[in-house]
Amino acid sequence: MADGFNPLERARWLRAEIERHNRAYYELDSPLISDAEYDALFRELLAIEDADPALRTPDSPTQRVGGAPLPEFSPVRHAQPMLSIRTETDFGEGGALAFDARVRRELKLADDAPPVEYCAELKFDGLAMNLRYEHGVLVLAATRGDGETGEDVTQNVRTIRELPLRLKGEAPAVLEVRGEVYMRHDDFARYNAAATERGEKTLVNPRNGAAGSIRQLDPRIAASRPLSFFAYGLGETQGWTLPATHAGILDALADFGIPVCGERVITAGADGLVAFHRHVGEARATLPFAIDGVVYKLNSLALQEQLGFITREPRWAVAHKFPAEEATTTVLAIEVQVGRTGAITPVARLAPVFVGGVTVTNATLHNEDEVWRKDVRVGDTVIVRRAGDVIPEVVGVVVERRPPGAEAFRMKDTCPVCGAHTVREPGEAVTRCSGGFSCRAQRIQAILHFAGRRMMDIEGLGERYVERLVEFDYVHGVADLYRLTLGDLLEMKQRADERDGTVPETVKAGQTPTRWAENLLAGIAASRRPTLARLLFALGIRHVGESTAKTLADWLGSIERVRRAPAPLLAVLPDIGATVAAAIADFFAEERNVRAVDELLCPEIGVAPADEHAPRPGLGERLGWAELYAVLGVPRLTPLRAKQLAAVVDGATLAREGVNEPLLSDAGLPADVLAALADWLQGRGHRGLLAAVAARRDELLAALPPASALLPAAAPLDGKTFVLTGTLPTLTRDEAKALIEAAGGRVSASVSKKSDYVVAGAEAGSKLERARELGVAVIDEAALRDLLARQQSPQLPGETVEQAAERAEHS
DNA sequence: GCACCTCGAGTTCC
DNA sequence: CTCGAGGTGC
Repeated sequence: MADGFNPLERARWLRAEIERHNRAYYELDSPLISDAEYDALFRELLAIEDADPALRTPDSPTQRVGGAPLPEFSPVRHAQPMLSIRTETDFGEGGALAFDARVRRELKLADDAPPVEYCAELKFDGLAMNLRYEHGVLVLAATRGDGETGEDVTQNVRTIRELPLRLKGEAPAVLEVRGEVYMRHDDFARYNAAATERGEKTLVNPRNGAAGSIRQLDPRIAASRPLSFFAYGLGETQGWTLPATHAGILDALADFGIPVCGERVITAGADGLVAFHRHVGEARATLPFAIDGVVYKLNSLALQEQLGFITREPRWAVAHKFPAEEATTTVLAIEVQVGRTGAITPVARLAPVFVGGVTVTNATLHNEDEVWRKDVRVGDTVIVRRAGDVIPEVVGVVVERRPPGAEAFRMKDTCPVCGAHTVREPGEAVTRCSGGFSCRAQRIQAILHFAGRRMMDIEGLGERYVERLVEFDYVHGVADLYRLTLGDLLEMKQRADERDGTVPETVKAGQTPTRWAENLLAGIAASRRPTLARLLFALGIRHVGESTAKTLADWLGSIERVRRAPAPLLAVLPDIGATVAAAIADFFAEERNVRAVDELLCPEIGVAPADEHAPRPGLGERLGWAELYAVLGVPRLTPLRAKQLAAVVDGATLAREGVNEPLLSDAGLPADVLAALADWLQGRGHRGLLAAVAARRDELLAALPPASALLPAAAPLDGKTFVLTGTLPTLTRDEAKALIEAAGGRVSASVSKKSDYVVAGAEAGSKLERARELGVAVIDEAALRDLLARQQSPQLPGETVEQAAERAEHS
């Protein structure tokens, strides 16, 4: 080039310059150049990159304003799950004191040990985000989602100007930054003023503004919204030596150019936490952004590791919120709603009131006792807040302002929808409609539940359509959904429009709108292959939610086995006790339910779980002495007592020795139970016990088709010793242990030469190092699952050994 | 037998 | 998010 102009060099210089000005603008709050000059630099860079797209880099500031709108966000699995944080329930000083006390107890500190060091920060009210930098370049931004899987919103997050697209300084190979996207009060006000001027919709509050902007499919809209970001932690890192403390991490992030809130302290003991909470509470109104509390974290990472996690919440951190904003309004009416289980819930209709950032018009009153406790009456002036800043809640009544003659609420003794009488079981808080499936409200709710996102996930089937389908009798049970035709839907729509007296625009124009109906039919058709767990959850069996449905699917593997399993066998599964087991067995004993399930599964309708498999090995073994004792039918021998009995004596010994005091004294069983047991044994002869147990066991197992599939093909991990360390992505330590043991393996606490595998998860510590020293194989959760899955391939009914092996390959 | 934790169910608003 | 209820460990 004759004039020595090198576009590559120039582009590089422009990028650095633009980022420098960005930082000056946001971090130092002191722009070095005018907006016009900034724009000129920006446009020059755009021009160079447009002329030669090869010069465009992912970290270029021009990439902040992304290209075309996305059709939808793609799911992203987090390298490390995004955990939630426990919230202290006491809004006052007690919250800080309780946390400190818990930490000291867990760390086993003596009362006179020095105070523990904490890092205390603000809890920003925004949208949690995971930013992934690889070799210093922002490559992925994902929402939290369910903690395991979020959505890829990189395009929108790139538009946040104060976020570096490239890190300053020496960046590690991988650095995931956890933080909050939020909107400042002044930016929010300025944006709304401008939006009003343009005649556009305004944002309701900064929080929804931030969340809504990030969820825009068109990144140009997100770019127009003034968003900010604060980091508060880490996700996965590679090639980086972690600082020793949480405060150190925040400092390091700030050095990389990531925005970190300066309002944070390192402090010692409960006193420091209380002081910070009070200080921030006083300063809250003057902060330029919204917070809903403060967060305390144990500062030392080593101590954090020592405390670990309870399920998905760290034991070493806690959120301490401020009391929610309250407002007063009046109760216009108290109405009742009927849920899918028939539960009748009173709801207060309120005069609209703006509280906690939104206008509230309804608030649940939960149940009869709750209304009675708070003594809420129609016409009352009540204090309302958004519990946890989300769900509206009636805090209390201003009794002085009660209008004369206001009457106390009384639950009606008939269902408001179907007129059936209502019942309240003794000891239960809820009142239920006894109408069951003949109550329209319950049918509608049951179908809505079936279609829900975590169940069959039928797109396009919302409350409106379900109500109409049921009302006009096109759908009676869930199976009818799959029989709907285009004609049915159009006819229904026409009848609904006629009744409501509405005439859609398209009909006026002489057209027949079919698009929505086609979409709905496509949604229904697409739901025919749910996972077994989703199908079980969708059926709406009492006490069977998402988690229990997963347990059933996991252990029994097929809908046939679930529906044929006797209650005592179900009760053997983890977290399923007598009540839940009975609810499941009762459901499948009910004629109507049997028919409904048969219908769904029949070839004509063709719903079929996509992931049926053999039962988990170890199911038979779970039927131990405790379970078998419990189902013998000995009077007064409850499951709990059966367990106590099993702890001191197995069936063979009991049959041989009979009920003798020295043998059973350790069980701690009441005399009447022992007497009943002795009586029972008397009746059958002691030998009868073994026979009865064996028969019962066979009977339970034989109920499941086919019996052979229940027995593990081989214990795949027989004799292998495992050590668990760190937090696994999906399994808790106990689950991993159970899986390994069910497959014949052993789990030990420390690594030695005899260990076969160390299963390492996130934040693995010294055990991992020791494994490396000793040359013990280190595997992750996925590899563990492979080990468990690969070698076990029991056959499904009608399947050859080869087919089973092939299936195992694919799963 | 009690304390603790988890799960299920119902609900709000955008 | 809250409440109640079921399950389990101490």
